[in-house]
Amino acid sequence: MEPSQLRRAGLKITVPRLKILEILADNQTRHMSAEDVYRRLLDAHEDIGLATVYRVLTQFEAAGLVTRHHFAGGTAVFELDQGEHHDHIVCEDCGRVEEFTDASIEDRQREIATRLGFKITDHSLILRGRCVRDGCPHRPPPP
Amino acid sequence: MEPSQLRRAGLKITVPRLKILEILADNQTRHMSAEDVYRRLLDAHEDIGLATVYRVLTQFEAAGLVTRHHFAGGTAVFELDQGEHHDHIVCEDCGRVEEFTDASIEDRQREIATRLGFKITDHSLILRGRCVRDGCPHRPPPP
DNA sequence: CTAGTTGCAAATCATTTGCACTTGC
DNA sequence: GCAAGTGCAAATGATTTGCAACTAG
Repeated sequence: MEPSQLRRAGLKITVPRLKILEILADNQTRHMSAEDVYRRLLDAHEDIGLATVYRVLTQFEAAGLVTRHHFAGGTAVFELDQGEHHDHIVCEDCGRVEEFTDASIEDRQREIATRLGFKITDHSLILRGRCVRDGCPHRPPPP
Repeated sequence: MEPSQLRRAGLKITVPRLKILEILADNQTRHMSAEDVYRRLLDAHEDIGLATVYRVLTQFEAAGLVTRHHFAGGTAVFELDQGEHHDHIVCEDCGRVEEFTDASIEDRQREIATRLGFKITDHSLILRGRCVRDGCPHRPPPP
C-alpha cells in the first residue's frame, strides 16, 4: 500500500496501481484472480479495465510485490507478498486455502536441487485435499 | 502399451488410444503437452485430431494411466504413470525436467495436512531453477 | 512536454464442445 | 446394429496485445 514500493519498482504512481494494491492489501481474501480484483474494482465504481488489471498484476509480480499461483487448472491467483514465503494447501471442494511453512521441507528441497545440479530460483508446493470443516460441501451427512 | 490397460479402464480399444499410448510409452520425452503428442501423430501420418488427443489424454488421466502436470504457466504436460509417484524440478532456461522422490518430504506433507484438518488427495511439488549442465543456454561464458 | 499508462476491442492460446460421421465389439 | 468414439469447426475462458487517447512527473 506504499506508493514508495511502486516508485522503488520503477513504476509510476497511478490510480489503477494504487487501487489494485489497496484491494490486494485489504486482506479479506488473500488469494485473488484477476477477475476477482476486477470485480472489486467494478463494485468500487472504478473505471479500470480488465486488461489493466492483468498488466498491473504482472508488473507487480515482476517487481516482487505479488506472487502468482496456479491452484486450479486454468486461472491464476495473486497474493500480496508480505515477507515470508509459504506453501499452500487447497480444499478441492470448498476452495479454502491454508498456508504453511516447513523448514525441514525447505531444507530437503535445497539438498535435492543441489544433488541434481540445479540452483533453485523458485518453487511451488501445493497440496490438494478435502478439508474437514463444517462449511465444506463434500462433508458426509452425519449418520 | 497394453490394450488390457485400456479395457480395464472401461475404454474401447481404438486406434487413436493405442497410438497415443504408444507415443507416451516411447519414452523419448517423458513429459509431453497435448500439442507435442499431436505433432508426433502428424509426423507419423496418423489422421487424429487435436481434440481427440485432449479427450484421450483426459480419459487416460481419469483412468490413472497418465498424470497431468502444470510446469509452465499455460500448458499442461502429461506423463505416463509408471508405478511410483515423484516430484519434479524444471530448468527455467533449457526446460530440462528431473524427477525425484523424498520420503521425508512426503511424510512431512502428510503431517501438515493432518494438522490443518485436510485429507490429501493430490499434491504437486515443483522446483524451478537453473541447471548446471553444458547444454543450458543461460550458462555464463567461461572466463 | 512526453514517455509511460490506460481502455477498449480485437487477437491469441490452451482447451472444450456440438454434431454428423465412423468404428469397435 | 448401435453405443461409444472421432474429426472438424466453432465455442469458451484466460490472458495478451495494438493502438489512440490520457496523465504523471
